[in-house]
Amino acid sequence: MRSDAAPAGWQAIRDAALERLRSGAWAPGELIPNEAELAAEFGCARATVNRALRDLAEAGWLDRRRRAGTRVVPHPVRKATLTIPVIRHEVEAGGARYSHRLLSIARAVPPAAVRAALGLPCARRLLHLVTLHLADAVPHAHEDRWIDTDAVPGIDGFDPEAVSANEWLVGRVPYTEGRLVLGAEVAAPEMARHLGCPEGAALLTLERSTFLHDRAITWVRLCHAPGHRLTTSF
Amino acid sequence: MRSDAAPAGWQAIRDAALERLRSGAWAPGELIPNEAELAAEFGCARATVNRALRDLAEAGWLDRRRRAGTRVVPHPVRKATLTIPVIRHEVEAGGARYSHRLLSIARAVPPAAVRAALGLPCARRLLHLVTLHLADAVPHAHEDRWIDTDAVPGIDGFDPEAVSANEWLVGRVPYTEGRLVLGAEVAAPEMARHLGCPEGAALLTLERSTFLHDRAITWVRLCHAPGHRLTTSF
DNA sequence: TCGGGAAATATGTCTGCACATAATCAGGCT
DNA sequence: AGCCTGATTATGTGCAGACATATTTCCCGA
Repeated sequence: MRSDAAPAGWQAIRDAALERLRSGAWAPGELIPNEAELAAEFGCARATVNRALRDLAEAGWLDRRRRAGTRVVPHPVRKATLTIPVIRHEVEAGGARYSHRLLSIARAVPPAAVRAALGLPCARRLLHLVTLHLADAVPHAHEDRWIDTDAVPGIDGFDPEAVSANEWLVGRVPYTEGRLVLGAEVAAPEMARHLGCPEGAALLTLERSTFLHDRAITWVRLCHAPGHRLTTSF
Repeated sequence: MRSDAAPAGWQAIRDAALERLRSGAWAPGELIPNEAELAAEFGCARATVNRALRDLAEAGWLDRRRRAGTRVVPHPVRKATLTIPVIRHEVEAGGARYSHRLLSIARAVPPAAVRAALGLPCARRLLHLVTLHLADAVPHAHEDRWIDTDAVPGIDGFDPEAVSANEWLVGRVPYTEGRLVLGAEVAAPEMARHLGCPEGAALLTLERSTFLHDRAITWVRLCHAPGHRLTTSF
């Protein structure tokens, strides 16, 4: 009961090529026939072959270079796409009711680690928010966020009690670049109290920095409650 | 010192559209002009607009449907792509010398959790490998892997002492689907001994199941040494 | 022998056109 | 009102041809 009975068009060509890649007919590191030859073989226009091969290149199977031709990447490093969630959606998708609690709000100079992540040369004062996200009143994640309010027009209309910074910023504040760092940390006493978990539990952490044209916007660190898992398919 | 001075062609149109999205000229949830109109506005062929908008749709900005037109997605859920590393490359990219040590090899019936992840209905015996990956002789990650040897032709020629299962399987064994689960766990005594870290340290774990047409191939769980971080850009 | 520059070549992209496909809309029937 | 059906319309895809661009290759001169 597969959804694709028999893809036609460029997808059919992509699938045929994929089959050769998987079977080893086109071996890793080797050059594959050029677009014109494949177009002749499959009886279609070169543009159609181009579309198919471009898709495989995006998926990480092929390396294409002008003049040099298309070769199979030696070690097919596959890519998984991780969707960056709005926490409220993540919680609600799990069937729970979302809420959040503002733990603290202040203006301060961020620690060196945060300044480094944001590429801030000087010690400016940023808005610092600490929020706890809850799923059915059970702690879900702890959010530690620094915002450069100068980079966020309309910040005055933001009420952190009413809507979480996570949600307010997403969709409202444009950004061009971001970095995501995943790690693990041990629950310190205070964190354990907030998350309602034993001290020393292992927490999945997610740090995100976002920029608009090299201009730092915000840095956020999410500490998820123990047992939380991030899942993707590829 | 940006690499792109002024992208021309379909990328210019994509950038122009992106600017409208970011500025809010095309508001979330709204319908944007159709391809023909945009082509007229930008003075190019419809196919060129199509290419640009398709790119934005892939990036998660737009939702395009036949007849219904193209609308801005309400909550721009952005995607980060995580490249799945071959551990040796990961280590060598860090400037360290890679090596690995086979801790155990056996045939056994996997625990229920593994069977569930692989969707194995019955209790078959699989090949079980436990490997320690080292960077400059310092423990880097602990790998616990189960392989369905029936699904891997040529497994007889595999010498787990010479080359790690991680590397041998990648590039040699085709697969169509995979699942990736990220989590965190506390270092148990034995794990701490292997990784040379204190008991109770927080470890970033990565579980991967791979399939070929719904046929389970392998399940692997990597436990990274404390402090390890996974980084991506988006 | 060692550059340096010209020619060759594979992919990248654009255009204009055509038809396919899906979703919506409007009209007509019960 | 409710439902079915056919027209409409925006996107999806295909084709042929053309030119752009990046690299490699090769040949020639110093």
